[in-house]
Amino acid sequence: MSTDLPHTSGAPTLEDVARVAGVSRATVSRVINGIRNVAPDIQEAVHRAIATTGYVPNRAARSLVTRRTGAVALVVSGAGDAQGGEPFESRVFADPFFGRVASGVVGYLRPRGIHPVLMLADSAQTRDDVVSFLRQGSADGALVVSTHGEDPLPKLLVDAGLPAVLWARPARPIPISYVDLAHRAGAALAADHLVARGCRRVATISGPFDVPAAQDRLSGFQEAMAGHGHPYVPAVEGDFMPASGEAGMHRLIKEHPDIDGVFVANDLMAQGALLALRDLGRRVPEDVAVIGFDDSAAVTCRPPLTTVRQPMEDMAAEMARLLLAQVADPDFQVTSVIVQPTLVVRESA
Amino acid sequence: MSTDLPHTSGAPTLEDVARVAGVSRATVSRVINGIRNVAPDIQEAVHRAIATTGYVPNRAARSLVTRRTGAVALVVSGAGDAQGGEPFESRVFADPFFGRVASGVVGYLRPRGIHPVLMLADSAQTRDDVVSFLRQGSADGALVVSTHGEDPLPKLLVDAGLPAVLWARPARPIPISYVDLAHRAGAALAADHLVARGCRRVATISGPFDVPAAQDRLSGFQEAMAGHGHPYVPAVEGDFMPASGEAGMHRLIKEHPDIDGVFVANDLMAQGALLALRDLGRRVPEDVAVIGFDDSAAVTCRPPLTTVRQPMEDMAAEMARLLLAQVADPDFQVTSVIVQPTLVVRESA
DNA sequence: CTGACACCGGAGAGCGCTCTCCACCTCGTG
DNA sequence: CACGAGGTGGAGAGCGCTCTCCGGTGTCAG
Repeated sequence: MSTDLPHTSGAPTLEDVARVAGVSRATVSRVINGIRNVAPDIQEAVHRAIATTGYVPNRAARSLVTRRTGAVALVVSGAGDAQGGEPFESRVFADPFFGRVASGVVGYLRPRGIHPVLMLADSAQTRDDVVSFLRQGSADGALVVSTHGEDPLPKLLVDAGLPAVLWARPARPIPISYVDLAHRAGAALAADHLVARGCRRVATISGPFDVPAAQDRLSGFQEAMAGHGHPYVPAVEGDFMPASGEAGMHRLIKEHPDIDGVFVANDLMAQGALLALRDLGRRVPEDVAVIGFDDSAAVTCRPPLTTVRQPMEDMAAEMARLLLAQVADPDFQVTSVIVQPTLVVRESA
Repeated sequence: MSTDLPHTSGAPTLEDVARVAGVSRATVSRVINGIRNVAPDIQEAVHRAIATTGYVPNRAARSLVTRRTGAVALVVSGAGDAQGGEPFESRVFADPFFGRVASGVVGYLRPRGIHPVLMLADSAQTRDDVVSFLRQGSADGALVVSTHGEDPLPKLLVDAGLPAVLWARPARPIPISYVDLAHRAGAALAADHLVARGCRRVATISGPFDVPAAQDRLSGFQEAMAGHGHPYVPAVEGDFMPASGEAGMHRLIKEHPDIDGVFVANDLMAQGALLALRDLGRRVPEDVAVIGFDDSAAVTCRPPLTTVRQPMEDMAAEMARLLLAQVADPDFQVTSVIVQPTLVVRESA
């Protein structure tokens, strides 16, 4: 019946549904939100009315009164000018790291009806944008992945009293929740395995020194090796990209031709290192054993990479969980979750 | 002065700013939105008041009346149950393809203050979620990347009258804007290059036949080769993943040992093919020339891959541009943009 | 000097929703 | 039989903003 349809143009509103169902706006709202009891027959009538009108609640109107949006910002923060050329967004999204984090976040948020809003913060301006975005009430909180330790964004968020959870421990301690990996323990796993394999001349290719995780992996590895009676471990610094792993490996072999085991601080660099080793005619793992970190690109390597697995998806999901808890309860305590890595043995070591 | 501060708890509102500036709410709104002239001294006063109160407009309230959100949905659509095991989100985000599209979208949207909301649609339920999301007014439109041709989402969007732009031409024609690559022309570029190089026994590894782009690349290549006097081109089907490229290459060489040139329908598979060739002891490009497609993983290959470049970032930006135009003007005509690929010659061919 | 007109600020009506009251209507109990 | 407790629906007040009117003022031509 055409009289049942809303006569105002545009989308049907609560009012329209109420009229069709012959109840008040408040009752429809109650049925939709499942708050308080509503008589079964009235519920039924309301549901029918919703179906016939094709009603969908207006998110803006709802947000206006609930002060909740059902969205969280997923922000990748870092320095935009780090390496000229490519814009920040290209570098970020090309990294499988981001993909796995996004995957974990989405996996957790999706069943809960929350949507992540992608944001990049690579300058003072864009960092302020993130803060504004949250203050505007465009999102309920932020999941922040920083690409380097000294990122000022976390502090801005804390100072503004905005719910936020970080990926990885911030360089200087601030009261903010985060999820991180036990990097040192992971590096030790690699050291143990290399030693158990019988490697006697072991080296490492580390990540950039200004990244806390890279430092931890390096020092954790060195310490563990020291514990095994190898106080000196040659190390070269990479930038977590494949090319630097390749270059690093060449340098290592040149300076220490008798190396028989290498711990590389991430899989991408390990991939490069494997390439270098092949070019140099060294067999893996017979001549040189290689262990990566992350388990992100390990299976596409030749030979498949033995690596320290970082359960990024789970960690990202945990971030999301912490954030939602914080949004739901403003007094929720600052929490840090440290996840244990595992060693995945494949063929390279 | 404490009397200047808003006495209501919570964030300052327009009303607070107005009181501090000694003007009306409407005037503050005008200053903020730059609509209509406002006397310079009053503008000044308002700006000062905004600064002292720390005012940030509430997005929900604004959306409620403007019916605009400043957000668009970036949805990746496909079949969730395609290959058991890994959840859809993992596969999607692990693909460099997604990263580059996201990068292009963000690059265009960011300077315009629009934010993309990440959504996955891999089932009837989640497709409806996307439609609801837009109908709720949570986003102004959708950028849709489908992983296969028969995706029902585009039609749902069109039927609901929602602004949307597709990545790639839909399998069956529906009135919706899209951005696509001239796949056949790209494949022809590869064919021309292979022939010009002197390859005489050429084969191809294609993408999955149910993906229109894969079909186009295959038939475009076959046609171009026919034009060069090679009516028969051996072809094996892959799934756009590295492993299938490797397997495909093995099969090709086994069935046609004298092959001296291969066109692989994407770089990921080409990467696998290169691995296979190396294992089989064939030199690239001396024994077998290899050309990829996309220019996504080309530089990390050994040897660096000659490939047909698909300017994904530009294409994604174009999608965003079309979407915003459509959002701004509902009568905006359905438009399809076809982008021309280019051949990037490196070492593999 | 007056009327016309452009210009600019204020008042106020919503946008669509939630949620607090409040009224009513059962029951159960003394 | 009366009365309070508990459950259930409606009325209405906003949430913070935009935008349409409206009215006051300044300017200039007639």
